[in-house]
Amino acid sequence: MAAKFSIPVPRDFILARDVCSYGYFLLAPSHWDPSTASYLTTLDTGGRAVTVRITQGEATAPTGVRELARRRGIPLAVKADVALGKAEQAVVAGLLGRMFRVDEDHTVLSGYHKVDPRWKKSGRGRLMRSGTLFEDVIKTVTSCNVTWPSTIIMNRRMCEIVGRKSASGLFAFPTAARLARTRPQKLRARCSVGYRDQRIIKLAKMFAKDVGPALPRKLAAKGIAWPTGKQGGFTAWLESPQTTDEHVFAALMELPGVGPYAAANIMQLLGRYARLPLDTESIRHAKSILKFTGTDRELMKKLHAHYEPFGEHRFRSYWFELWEFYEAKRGPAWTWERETTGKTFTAALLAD
DNA sequence: GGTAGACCTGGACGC
DNA sequence: GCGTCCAGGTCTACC
Repeated sequence: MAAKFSIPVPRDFILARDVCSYGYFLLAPSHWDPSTASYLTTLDTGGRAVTVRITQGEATAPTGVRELARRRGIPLAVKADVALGKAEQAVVAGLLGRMFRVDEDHTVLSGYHKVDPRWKKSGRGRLMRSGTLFEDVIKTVTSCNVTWPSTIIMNRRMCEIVGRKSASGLFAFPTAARLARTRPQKLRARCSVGYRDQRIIKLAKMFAKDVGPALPRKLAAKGIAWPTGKQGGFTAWLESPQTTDEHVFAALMELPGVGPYAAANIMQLLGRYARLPLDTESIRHAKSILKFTGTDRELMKKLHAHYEPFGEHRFRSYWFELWEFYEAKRGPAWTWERETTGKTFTAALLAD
């Protein structure tokens, strides 16, 4: 028998707005269904894969922004494709809670809207992410040095080739342990990850053992130490509010396949929004929307200066400027189909 | 510390 | 259908 349960959300939470807020909602195993305003995903609960459908209020397409707003704060209805015990249900709720950032309640977002009132009316502020930090790291690595359609393919194939299959016949994102056991040749040949094969497996081994990379002497001299070897707890260390942004960034930069862009992006996925993951898309934004001029280096400086006033929330302001542009081009994000609209997000296709 | 070139894949384009 | 070119961030070697 299928399991049904509900998850409480902050009073300003709107599923359609807060899920369709970052590109990862278009990547497997995520599947947003615009016709029913429901979010479908498959989660690896540790021993098996469970497919869940999440709705908020009516399982119908929102007729507009006002109708969407009426769903605000309604607890999420979760329907799983199999019966769940209490412990497994708690795992599912925990993974979904991380994805939807339910820890960021209205007080957090009202603080943000004071700094940047442009998004107060729409209530934008939350950014969808994955159920685990490991999945966020791999998704970030698969978004580097490729166009968006290739990122979609890599994530879909990693789910299908390495992930667990649910009773519904859908695939979860592979756990670190499963990816750690995969041969690089298989990843490259069947998941189209290219030269990222070894890097992904190295990352998987680190996260499976929950240890960080070897600590370079330079960083040790600065007093930056993260859990390595038998100490464990690398993920918890990264997610701990006690760990400074500077130390988290330095640690992430030591991960294989992670450079300045990826490290800054993983930081926002960790809920640390002060750093900007600037890339070629940022350059396009600077030129076409902000009307900045100059060399790429100069544009980067201007971008940093532009977002400086938003302080600890810099990334949110940067991202929602981009998102507003995408929605102006493609319509509200909660109307996007993964297989059609969702594939069109590349700098070249979005250029004026 | 800064820079050049290699790393791969999928898509666009020309023939 | 084939070949060529291009986009994309990280890594390594070199100055």
